[in-house]
Amino acid sequence: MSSGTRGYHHGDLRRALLAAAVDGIGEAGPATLSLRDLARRAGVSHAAPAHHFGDKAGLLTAVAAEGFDLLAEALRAADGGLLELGVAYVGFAVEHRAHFDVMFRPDLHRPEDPDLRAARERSGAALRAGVASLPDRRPTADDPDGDALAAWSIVHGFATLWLAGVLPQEIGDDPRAAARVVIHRLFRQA
Amino acid sequence: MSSGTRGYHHGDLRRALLAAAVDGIGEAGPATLSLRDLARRAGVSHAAPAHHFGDKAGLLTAVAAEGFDLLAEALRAADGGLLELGVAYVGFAVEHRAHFDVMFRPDLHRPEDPDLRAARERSGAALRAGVASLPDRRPTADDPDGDALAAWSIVHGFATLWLAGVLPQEIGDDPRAAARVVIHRLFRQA
DNA sequence: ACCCTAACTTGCCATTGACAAGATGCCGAG
DNA sequence: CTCGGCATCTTGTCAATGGCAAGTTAGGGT
Repeated sequence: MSSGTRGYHHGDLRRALLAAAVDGIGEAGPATLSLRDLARRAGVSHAAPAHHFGDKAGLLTAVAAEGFDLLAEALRAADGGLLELGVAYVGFAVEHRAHFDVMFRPDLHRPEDPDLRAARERSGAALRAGVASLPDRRPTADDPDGDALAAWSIVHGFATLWLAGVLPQEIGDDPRAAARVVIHRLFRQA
Repeated sequence: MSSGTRGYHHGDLRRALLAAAVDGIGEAGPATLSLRDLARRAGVSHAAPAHHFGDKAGLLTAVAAEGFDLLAEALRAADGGLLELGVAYVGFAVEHRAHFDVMFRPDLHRPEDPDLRAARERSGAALRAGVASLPDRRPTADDPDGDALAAWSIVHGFATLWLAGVLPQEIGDDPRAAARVVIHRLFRQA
């Protein structure tokens, strides 16, 4: 079964639905996402999605898990110290807005889902690994993960504010460049 | 200011609906909020909310505007420099989670609504005022609002991550204390 | 060849958001 | 004091949605 959507069996419905969900969320946000609309886009009946994901929360849980894996990959690919790690985080949020919009909303999915937990842990590990590899890291024995938490907070906050559209226009239209300036303030003491 | 809210049959439906909405969002998030359920809680017919808010987005726009005003008030009441300003931001997010959950989600409301814009600008001004009043502010002439942006990002990110429930348990259960530690890293170079 | 189970379907129901048209009651004009 | 105006609220309705139940199909393992 290649990608042909013909026949009683779709062949790769799960993947097709996930892709359609990402498209739909990107177009109008997660709030207005409709399982029936996804089914229409995939050319299947309105109840087909339930078989693969159970319900809407199940679908969004899968989207979130996929997002955390994509994020882990983006963080691992980042090269250039903490600064570029943070830039990669912001870049991921902007380029994969649909995933990002779901990943941190426990009311939209099932935060305790095992697959989601594992994927979330993978991206958390990638973040901590990037922070730990910093050569000029400050010795703060009392709170070893404080650096990671502060870095995570500032890049997550900047990404969220950027996506929310509440930042002043003067900041420009390049999220990575803007993020670089902001992140720089976190450790300009070095 | 938006409109005289003296009531006839109910007394003050608009305010009652807003309060019910905040309760409902606090219980199950904004996604599952139902205008009909709010109407039931307020003891009015299912179509009554539409008269005051137009539609669901209108209701959430009002909630967001109320949130930005509460935030501005909380920021103005904060005393103790940038650190406590940030702590107040996080405290607001945790204590007014329902408002906070709506304020930065443009897909849930009408970001261009005049009342919302005004309220948002008031809280933005309160934030900038707090940052500007810092005695030990660094002279960074090239980007005068960079400090405010970095501070906003780190506290907003921390608050969002806290509410999303993705922070490790070791962080404890006191968001203000945890925020204080994180924010401290932003300007420990002093 | 056969079954048997996952994959997908049709059918159904309660709930919801939105709209239209009617009822209610406070207010001010005269 | 009366009466019309009008914001407030109600009833009625419709299409769309999520989720459940029961039936149908096909493809792989034995």
